[in-house]
Amino acid sequence: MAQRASKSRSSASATRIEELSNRDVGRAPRKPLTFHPDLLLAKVGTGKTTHRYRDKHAIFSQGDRADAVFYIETGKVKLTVVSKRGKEAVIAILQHGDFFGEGCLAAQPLRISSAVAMQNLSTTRIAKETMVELLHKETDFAEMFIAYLLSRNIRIEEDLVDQLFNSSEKRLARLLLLLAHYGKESRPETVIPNMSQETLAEMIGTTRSRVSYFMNKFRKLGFIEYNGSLHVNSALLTVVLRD
Amino acid sequence: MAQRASKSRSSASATRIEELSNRDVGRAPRKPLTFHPDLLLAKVGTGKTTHRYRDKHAIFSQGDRADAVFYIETGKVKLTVVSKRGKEAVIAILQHGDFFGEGCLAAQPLRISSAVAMQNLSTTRIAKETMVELLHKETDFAEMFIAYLLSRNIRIEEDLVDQLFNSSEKRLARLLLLLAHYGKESRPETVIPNMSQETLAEMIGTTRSRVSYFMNKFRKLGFIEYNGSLHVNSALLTVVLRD
DNA sequence: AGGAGGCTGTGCAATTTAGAACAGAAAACG
DNA sequence: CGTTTTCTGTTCTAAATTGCACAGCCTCCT
Repeated sequence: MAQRASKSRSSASATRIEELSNRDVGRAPRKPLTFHPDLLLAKVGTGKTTHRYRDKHAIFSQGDRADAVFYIETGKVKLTVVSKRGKEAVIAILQHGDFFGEGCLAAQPLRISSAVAMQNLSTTRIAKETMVELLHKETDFAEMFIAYLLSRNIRIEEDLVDQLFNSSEKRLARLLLLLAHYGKESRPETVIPNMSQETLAEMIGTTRSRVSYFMNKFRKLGFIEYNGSLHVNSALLTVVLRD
Repeated sequence: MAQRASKSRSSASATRIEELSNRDVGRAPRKPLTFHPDLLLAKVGTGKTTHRYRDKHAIFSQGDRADAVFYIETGKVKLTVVSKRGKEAVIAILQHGDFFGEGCLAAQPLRISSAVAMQNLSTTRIAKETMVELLHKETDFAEMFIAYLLSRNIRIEEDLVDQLFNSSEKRLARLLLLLAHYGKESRPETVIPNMSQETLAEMIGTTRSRVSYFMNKFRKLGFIEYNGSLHVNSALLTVVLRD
């Protein structure tokens, strides 16, 4: 938690490495990378295909052979892992501008997680070989991808720290706030898309009954409202911030 | 856990993207990247300096201005985060071939974690600007860095899943096994360097007394031996694997 | 209308965990 | 060598968490 607030992944489409570049050095300032990944992908010729999936449809499953990377155009993707005992955990929820399945680039022969469409989803599928070529030949693309990997890294690290430090109540509060700011119109109060208590539980590593309990607690305190759709009040922050 | 065994980061020095490259496609096979990061770094002229630190010395601290990336030549580094309530968590223990402080490339103005030398440590410090230049101009370097980021990603993700799924007993068992295979002479039984129960506790997000309790339990069961140095028996795997 | 199935609100017993405390062992240090 | 300091073994209580169970609502479907 602690530094949760700091750097919220900005999973935006426009990515830039080096925001503070030409500040303190007497070096030719490089132009910041403000391009859109979409534009770069557009340049790719073969080895790139568009795929659409309906809500709840699987893009790939844990254990599948891994030979492609995906890029999200529209919609959302849920990455999950199943434990030996059948428990399920949600590793990430991704959206426009995010990649997934990139583990195969690191010589992972099989998928370690499952990817499921959360809304009607449109992806660009890039064959592994194509992706490697791309990264090799297109400097801009490689830089953008590095920026993406760094942001993912930071986010996963934050999630890990959250797990290490915080109680399930705080983790739930943090999660709701993150989900709320998701669309990043970043108003204090926002609506959260369809997301069952079960899924929420799997994201913070606890049980559904626990989530239900805290959701009601938050509701009674006026931090959230729901009866179908879910509104998150920024006052929920107090839960995260309190010692 | 579940897939813990699968892909243990191979934090080796020689990194290669694309292990299975020229397998199933009628495309000119690219030569696999088997080079050593050290060699690439050697080519860098200015903006690169060598720094040595003694055991327990800080390389940087949470909150410091972040303007450089580090590469580990020899020794180990412990990355930690402190919570509001003063609790400490260990995010990672890194060694030769690993980078750290790379968050600054993603426009993180401040360090989100502290880095402390664990043994006598030798690092190559690369100014942020230099690193950005490097990534831009040296394709090989960029590829190597991508491979590194991917492997880190995978490892952090595994750690997160471990936290989400497993009890502290299993997490400790997994941690010990990972640490044991660290030196990667990967014999079933290995010695673990100096690591207090306190540190172990901070790595798996529990209390020292809990660690002490399980360490003794494991010892009684013959899974580990210690009296200064710590030997891990591969039989400890049964703890991780059992339902 | 009449299920079937998914989601939610609740309660409760069994476990796990946190946290603090204290003594002994070992290591560091002057 | 004596003395801090650090690390470890152990115990105990309060608190958090799991796992389960069941009832009430929905929505979807036939």
